[in-house]
Formats: sequence, C-alpha cells, structure tokens
Amino acid sequence: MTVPHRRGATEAVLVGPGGSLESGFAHEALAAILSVRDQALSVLLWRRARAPQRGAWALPGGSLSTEESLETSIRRHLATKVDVDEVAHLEQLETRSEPHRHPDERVVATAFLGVVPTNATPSLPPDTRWHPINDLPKLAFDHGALVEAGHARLLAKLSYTNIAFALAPATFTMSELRTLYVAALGYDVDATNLQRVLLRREVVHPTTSVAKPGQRGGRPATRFRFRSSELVVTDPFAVLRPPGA
Amino acid sequence: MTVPHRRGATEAVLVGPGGSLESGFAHEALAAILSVRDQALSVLLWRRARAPQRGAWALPGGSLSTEESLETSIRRHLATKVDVDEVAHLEQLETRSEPHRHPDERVVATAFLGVVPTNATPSLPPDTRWHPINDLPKLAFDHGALVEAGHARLLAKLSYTNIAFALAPATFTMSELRTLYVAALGYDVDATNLQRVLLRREVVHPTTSVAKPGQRGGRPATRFRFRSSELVVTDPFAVLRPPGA
DNA sequence: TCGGTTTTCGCTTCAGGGGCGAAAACCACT
DNA sequence: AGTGGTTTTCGCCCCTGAAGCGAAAACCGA
Repeated sequence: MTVPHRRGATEAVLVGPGGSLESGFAHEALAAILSVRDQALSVLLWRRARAPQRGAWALPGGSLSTEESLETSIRRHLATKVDVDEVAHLEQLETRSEPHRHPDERVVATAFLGVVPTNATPSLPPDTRWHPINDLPKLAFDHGALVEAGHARLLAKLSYTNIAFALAPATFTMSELRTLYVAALGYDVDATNLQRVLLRREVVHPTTSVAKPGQRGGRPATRFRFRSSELVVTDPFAVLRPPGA
Repeated sequence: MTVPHRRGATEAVLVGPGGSLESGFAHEALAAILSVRDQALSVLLWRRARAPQRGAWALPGGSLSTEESLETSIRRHLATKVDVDEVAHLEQLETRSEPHRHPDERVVATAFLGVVPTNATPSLPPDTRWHPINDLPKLAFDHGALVEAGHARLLAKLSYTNIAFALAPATFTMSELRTLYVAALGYDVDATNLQRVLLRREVVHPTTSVAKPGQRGGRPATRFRFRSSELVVTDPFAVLRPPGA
C-alpha cells in the first residue's frame, strides 16, 4: 500500500480496500437560515475574518468531519452562531461541486435551509448579523445563489405545506401570521383568505385564548396554533388525482 | 508541510493552504434513471460484480474525479451504461452522508434523477437491466431509498411541471400519453381530462399530423407535441397569489 | 353613547378539475 | 352500401377550493 502524496491544494489521494487510487474531497455544510426580522425576511450572515474573501459576508457552516453526517455537521457548526434549538426547521437544499467554486481549494458544499421563528432572539456573535433578503451585500463564493435557492424553496413551501410553523411563534393571531406571510412572500395577502385556507386544510386551529386589543381598541383576536411542528404537505396539488381522493 | 498519512479505510488527511488539518471524503454520483418500459415505470439497475454486496442490484454511478462537477461526473459514468443523449432530463435529488451507509468505506453520495423517453431503446451492457419499480429486488446500500426519492419527485412533478416531455416521444397521441401517465402515476387518469389540463396550461399543443387508426379501426388521433423540452413549472400552485396574477 | 379600530363572518364570484354521454371518424365484414 | 364495433374528440354540467367584499361583532377612548 502506497503512502498518499499531495496532488493539489487540498486534494489527497485515498487508498481504498481494493487498493485502487481514489481522490478525496473537502466537504462543507452551509446553511441559509431564514427568519422574519423587523418585518423583513432576513438571512443570517457571517463576516469572514480570513482570506480568501476576507471581510465578505458568507453563510454560516464549516467542514464535515469524519464521524458525522452532513445534518449533524451543520447543526454542530450552527451552534457556534445561533442557539440551535431555535432552528425550527432544517432541510437539505442542494450540493454544489463546481471545481472552481472556491478560488484555491477544491471544496464540495452541501447547503441547507433553516427557518427560525420571528419571536426567537438568539444572541449572536459580533461578526454575525441578520440581513434583509431584499437588500443583500455581495456574498462570498456562490453563497448568493444558495440564499436564492433557499428563498425560492421557502416561498414554494409556504403555499403547499405548513412550513409557516417555523416562522411563527407557538401561538399567534391571524393578523400577526398575515404580516409574516407578507414579509416572506413579498406581496400582500388577505387575512380573511389566509385564515380560511389554513383552517380548511386543518394546518392551524383556534385556541381558547384571545389576544388583548391594542391601544386604539379593536375586536380581540383569537389566538391560533399550528397543529404540527413538523413539515406536512397539506396539498398533494395532484392535478391528475387518484380516483379515491 | 507534512506528508498526509492514512487514518481510516478510505480517509486521508488534507493539508489546506492555511496549514490546518482537514479530512477528505470519497464522493460518488449515483442516478435513478426512470423510464416507462413495457407499460411499467422502471429503473435502470446494475448488478455488482465485486464485494461488498456482490451480486446485489445497484444504481449506476461512480466516484467523483478531481476536475469535474457532480453533474459532469454522473454523465460520464452513465455513458458506460446508457447512451447519455437518451437521458432527456437530469436533476439533483439529495446527498447522503451517513458515516456508515457504506459498510467499510466512508463515501458521500449525491443522487440524481434521470428520465428517459419510453421510445428510446439504448443498448445495455449485459449486467444492466430495467426493473419495474413496483417489483424491485433488495438493492445494495441505501439505493432503495434513493429510488423511492426519485420516484416521489417524478410523481410530484408530473402534476405541476411539464416533466412528462422526458417520458414521452417527440410526438404522441393523447392515449399514448395517457398510458405513460398511468404507468408513472400508478393509477388511472382520464384521457379527456389530461388533454384539457395540458392544453389549458399550454404545455402541449396539437400538430397537423394524425396517427393512423389501429387494426380494429377507430377515429384517427391527432398527434401532440410538448412545447418545451426543458423543465417548466406550469402551475405556481401558489395558494396566496400575488395580486397581479 | 358615539366614533374609530380591528377581527370575524357570510355571501358571491371565479377558475380549474373531473365525469360522462354524444358525436365524429375510422375499420371490417356482410 | 350498410351495419356494427372501436377510438378519439367535443360539449355540457357539477364540484371544490380560492378570492373579494361588505356587514356584523367586539373592543377602545372620549
């Protein structure tokens, strides 16, 4: 068995059990953590302290270790930026592997989408901030495209899943939920309509408690709650439906 | 700069530009190639010739090389099994990274979904065959779950995209297309309904040519054609729609 | 008690999907 | 040529889910 020797900047040669030569790749997990902050859908970014792209804003994440899965890995790295328990939903987005996506290393990156409730206020390290998604600086590497992918995924799932449970607090009024939808979708939605849709689909249900009216009065709003805090596809949106359902 | 040394079965230690120690991972690209064969939705499988799991059926694919992306890689590996030009659609599915998904190596796998038209008849190597998706043998590693993921993705996209263009020949009658949908969806659909939906959404349009009736007569059917041979999302299936549309 | 405010309910409209039967267009056979 | 069988195509009606809007309900402060 030969001793591996270096071939590239961060490549290595692996010798498998069969004795064949294989290449190994550095692999990093990244996350686009989305949340509604101050009425605007925002993403958690981190300012790079080292070259390359020193000073540029980037997605949180880090390299995969030998005895963990990608999901465990991204959770581990996020723990240094946010309180991981605040991440109400996490799912895999896509894997980027273009040989030169990183200027001087060969790094494969798997991106995740994370969603944090609007009422969660994790304490952030000084180099980490929420950035409104509609007014982003230029991001490092291909992280801008990854934020786009996460945003698109969230938009789509807002209309056919219960993913809003991860944006909202445990209990909420319909107008509070409406502002969340407006912020995330980027256009106006009717509160009446929103309520009807979510009730009919049984993704949300009313509680007995009501919210106190604001300073200027108004009818007290009943508080609602999501039935499930795990992702549920509410509409099979199957156009050619099976005869039964 | 230290010389990398072996630590595990197929691990290696990488020394990056910063001098920090990083691990490298073997990375493979896999593909669930789906097609309607003999009235049944089928997946292309390959019989393993070497241990581990010798003799088990597995997804085609192979290891990522240093100067290619994952998509280029899966195309390269598929070329040894199928005529790659026959693959009408290819998209990334998910990346599996559980440390022990492979018994004695640490291999990260990125799976793709590929779709091949029903009229394409690529010549296959002797160890490769189409398997009906409803009657699969036990697959090697986690490949069974990957086939499931690909199948689910295809089912979903059949109803809100034009992905059927990749299942169908360039031109076809509505009843031919219906049999494809039935085979892929696994339940009966009405030809009338299918035609209305696809016409209204403008994913398909009639041609001037008509098909000759069969031996037992019948009204000649007009041939249709998909407007686009790239994936188009026809229904934004947005429940809370933007005011404009 | 009276405006102002916010939530909630009810009515109506609209669009897309599904079911089904009749008509159209072909074949084969007598 | 006519008749019966077959397949495709068209038209009509129903249903469901979504959207719009106005009125009623329930609160505030003055």
